[in-house]
Amino acid sequence: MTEQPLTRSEENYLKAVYSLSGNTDKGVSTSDLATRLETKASSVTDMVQKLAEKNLLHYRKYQGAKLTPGGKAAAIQIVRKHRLWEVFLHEKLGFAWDEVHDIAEQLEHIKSEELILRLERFLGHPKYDPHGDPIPDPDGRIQARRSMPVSEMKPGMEGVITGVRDSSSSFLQYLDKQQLVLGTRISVVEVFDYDQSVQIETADNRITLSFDVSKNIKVQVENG
Amino acid sequence: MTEQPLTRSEENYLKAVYSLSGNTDKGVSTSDLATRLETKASSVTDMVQKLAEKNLLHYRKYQGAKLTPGGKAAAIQIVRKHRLWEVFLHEKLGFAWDEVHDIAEQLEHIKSEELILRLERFLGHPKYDPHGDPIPDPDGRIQARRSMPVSEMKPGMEGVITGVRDSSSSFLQYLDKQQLVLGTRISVVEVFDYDQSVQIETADNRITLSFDVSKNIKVQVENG
DNA sequence: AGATGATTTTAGACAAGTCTAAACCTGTTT
DNA sequence: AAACAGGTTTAGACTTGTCTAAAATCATCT
Repeated sequence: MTEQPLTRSEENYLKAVYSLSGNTDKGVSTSDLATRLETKASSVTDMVQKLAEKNLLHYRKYQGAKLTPGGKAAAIQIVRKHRLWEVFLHEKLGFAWDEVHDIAEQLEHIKSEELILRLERFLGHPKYDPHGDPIPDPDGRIQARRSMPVSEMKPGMEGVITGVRDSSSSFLQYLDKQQLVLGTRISVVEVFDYDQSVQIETADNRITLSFDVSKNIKVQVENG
Repeated sequence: MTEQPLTRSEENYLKAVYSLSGNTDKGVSTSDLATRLETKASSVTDMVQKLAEKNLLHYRKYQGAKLTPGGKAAAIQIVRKHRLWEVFLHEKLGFAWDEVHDIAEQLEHIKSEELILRLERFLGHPKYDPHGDPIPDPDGRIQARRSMPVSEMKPGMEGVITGVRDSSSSFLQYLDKQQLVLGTRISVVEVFDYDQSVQIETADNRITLSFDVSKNIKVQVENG
């Protein structure tokens, strides 16, 4: 029951289970974890059993893994560190939003509670990371934002881009090229039945987004 | 001959050999390395042989380890990262100078050339870390400072504290209590033959330093 | 229900880095 | 020169996290 220090690998597994769980209450499958962690299913089974021993997740053979409250808390702390470091890299060091992830992936494993508290203060207690994802507070509370993907908006609806569902370099660079950054105000002009693509309007442009792209842009819509 | 990525452990060994070599051209003994790295002599032998295979150091049985040019360059890069992170922790996050070492010990292993270049720029290209040690430039050049320990100063000599030889928490906290920080101007009033203790004068105080303490404070003396 | 195919687990192996215990050098003393 | 004490290396073992290959289980379709 006491707080044991986690290895880098254990932390990565907890984070993966957390992010693959989403809001659901279902177990995460071995193969999904293997894909996410770029490892083999057998390795996942081993590690998941080990983490179950430590009471960080529930595990029954063939049923997948589900975080315990303790495991979830640990995962959220790692997410918190990751996102704070991303803010640092972007705001202070000037990295582009598609460059911050890999380095934050390393920085999130640095062990020091005090470091993160001071970093958070230094950054001015940011609420969101450069991709628009919320930063958990020191106690692990997450303030979610009400937003919907562009693909679900109807013609005439307006809102502000608050985040992305895909943080891959190529997608983020595409958005940069289209001048679609966090905070951009957009309105939906038309949705084409044919291929579900969406025409939107910004202050400067009209742009047509493929269905795939429109699913990956999150917008906070004005409640009129 | 190509640049292979180093493990955390390998980096720590190179750094230890580098720092234990000082200016001498002698090999560093297995047991000195074991003490520094808080490990056993047999482990050191294993690793030192491995690093010799990789041409990062020269090693002959029973003769100790000596860095090759490539090993030295790698060691200096780690030192550079360590000291830049120390500046960040002290200047930007407000950690005391005795608190920065352990966290920098972790941060120094983050892999990203670009990160360090940007961090250096962000910090305003500092020349020295919070303990007064010089920060190597991106090419590994180190600008040493002419300084001497207080223990070698004669009565009447004056200078400015530029560094410490001992970065232990207890020593640094002692200096804080005596209000002896980097940049403090001091002059030597008297050296007591009896126990080699030194009486010094600052703008505000007269303080007597034990021989042990006086050996560990580095001063840049005015050449009159 | 039985067969098929995909997923998952087990078993055994490996590399890295460490350890203990035993064997081995080296330098100095007698 | 022999003996001793220290330091050093070797040999063998352990842990962590990974892998491959084989066995087990689950899901689905006929």
